Amino acid sequence: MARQLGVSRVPVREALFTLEREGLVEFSATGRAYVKELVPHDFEELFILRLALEPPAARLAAPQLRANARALEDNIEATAGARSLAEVTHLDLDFHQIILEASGQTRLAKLWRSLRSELQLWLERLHRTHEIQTKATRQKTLGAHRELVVCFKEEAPAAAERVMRQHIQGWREWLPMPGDAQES
Amino acid sequence: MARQLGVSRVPVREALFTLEREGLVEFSATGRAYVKELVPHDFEELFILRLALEPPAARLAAPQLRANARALEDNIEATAGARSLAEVTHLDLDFHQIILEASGQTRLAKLWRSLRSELQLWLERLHRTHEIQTKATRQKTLGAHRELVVCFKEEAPAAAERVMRQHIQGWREWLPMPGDAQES
DNA sequence: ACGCCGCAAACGGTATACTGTTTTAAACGG
DNA sequence: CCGTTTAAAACAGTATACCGTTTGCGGCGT
Repeated sequence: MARQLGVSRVPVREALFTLEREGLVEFSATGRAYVKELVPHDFEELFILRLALEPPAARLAAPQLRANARALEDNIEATAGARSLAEVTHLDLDFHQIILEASGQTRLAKLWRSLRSELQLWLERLHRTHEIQTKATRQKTLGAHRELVVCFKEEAPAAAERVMRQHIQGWREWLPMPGDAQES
Repeated sequence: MARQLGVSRVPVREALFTLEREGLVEFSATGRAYVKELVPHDFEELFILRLALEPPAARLAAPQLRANARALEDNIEATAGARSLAEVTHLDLDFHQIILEASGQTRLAKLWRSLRSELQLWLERLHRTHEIQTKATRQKTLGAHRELVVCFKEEAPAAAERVMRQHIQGWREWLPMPGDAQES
C-alpha cells in the first residue's frame, strides 16, 4: 500500500490505525489490516450508540444553542434545497454534529466524529440497495430538525432530549434492516 | 523521551497518540504532547458518558449474563474481602467492565476501556484528597452490584437498566466535587 | 492425487536518517 | 534594561533500512 501511494509505511500504518478507530478497518492477530465487512449488527450498534449519546447531547447543547441556532437553521434551509441524496445525508449528519459539538463535551463530540464515517458508509450502502430517501422521509427529518431548533431557541433542554430520542428512534424505524433485500 | 526510554521515536509517538485517545495526553497545534491537566469538567463529562452508556449496556447484557453471572458474583465476593482502597476501586471498575463486555457491543466496550484509564486516574486523585471510600459507601456499591446480578439472573433487562442508572447517579451524588477541598 | 516440508518473498515493527519547522537563547540595537 | 533579531538546538513528520516472523508456493515423499 505504501508503495502504491508513494509514501513510506509509517504514515500508512497510522492511517490504518485511525481507520480502525473509525471502525472501517480491522486488524488480524498478526497485525494485518483488512477492510472490515459490514454486518447488520454493526449498524444496530451504531444506532444504539446514537440513541444513547445524542439525546443527552441535545439536552446539554440547549443552553449553548439558544442564541446560536443560526448554523442549524442554515443547515435546515440547505437541506430543503439540496438536490442530491448524498447531499441530504451529509447535511443531516452535519446537523447532528453541530449539536454534538455544541454540547461542550469533548469526548462526546470526538466519539461522534469517529462514528460518523462508519455511519456514512452504511447510509451510502443503503442508498445503493434501497430507496430510503423519499420526499416524505426528507420532510419527516426536516420536521424533527425544525422541532429541535424550536426547543433550543426556547431553551427547553428536556424537550430537546425527548425530541432527539424520538427523532432517532423514528428514523431507525422507517429505515430498512441493513440485511434485508430490497422491498417493493 | 525516546532517548530516555532507549527506543526510537515512532513507538513513542504511537504510544502518545494512544494516551491521547485515553484522555491522558493532549497535543498542541504544533504537534507537541503534554500531560493533560485534570479539570473538574472532564470528570463531569466522564460521569455523563457513563450515565449515557452503561444503563443501555446493562439492558443489552442481561440476556448474555443470565447464565453467566459467575464472574460478577466472584467480583462481588472479592470486593467484600478486599483490603485496600485501590483494590476496591479496581474491582468496582472491573464489575462494570464485565457488563460492558457482555453487552455484545464492541464499540461500546472499546469506548468503556478507553474511558477507564481516565476514570481510574480521577478516582486515585480523589482518594488522595478526600476520604471517599468508607465502609458505608462500599456497602452501598456492593448493594447496587448485588441488585444488578439479581436483575441479570431473572433476565430483567429493563430493571437492570434502571438499577444501573440509579447506581451511577447515586454514586456521583455522594462523591465530592473534584474541584472541592477536603470536607473533613 | 494428496499432504508435508522448506524456501523465497512479503510483511510488521522499529531503529536510523533526512528535511522543514518551531523553540530557545544569545547577540544586537534602542 | 528591555525589545528585536538571528542562529543554533530541539522537534515533528516521514523516508529509508534492518530484523525477525508470517505467508504463499513449488518440490518432495507417500
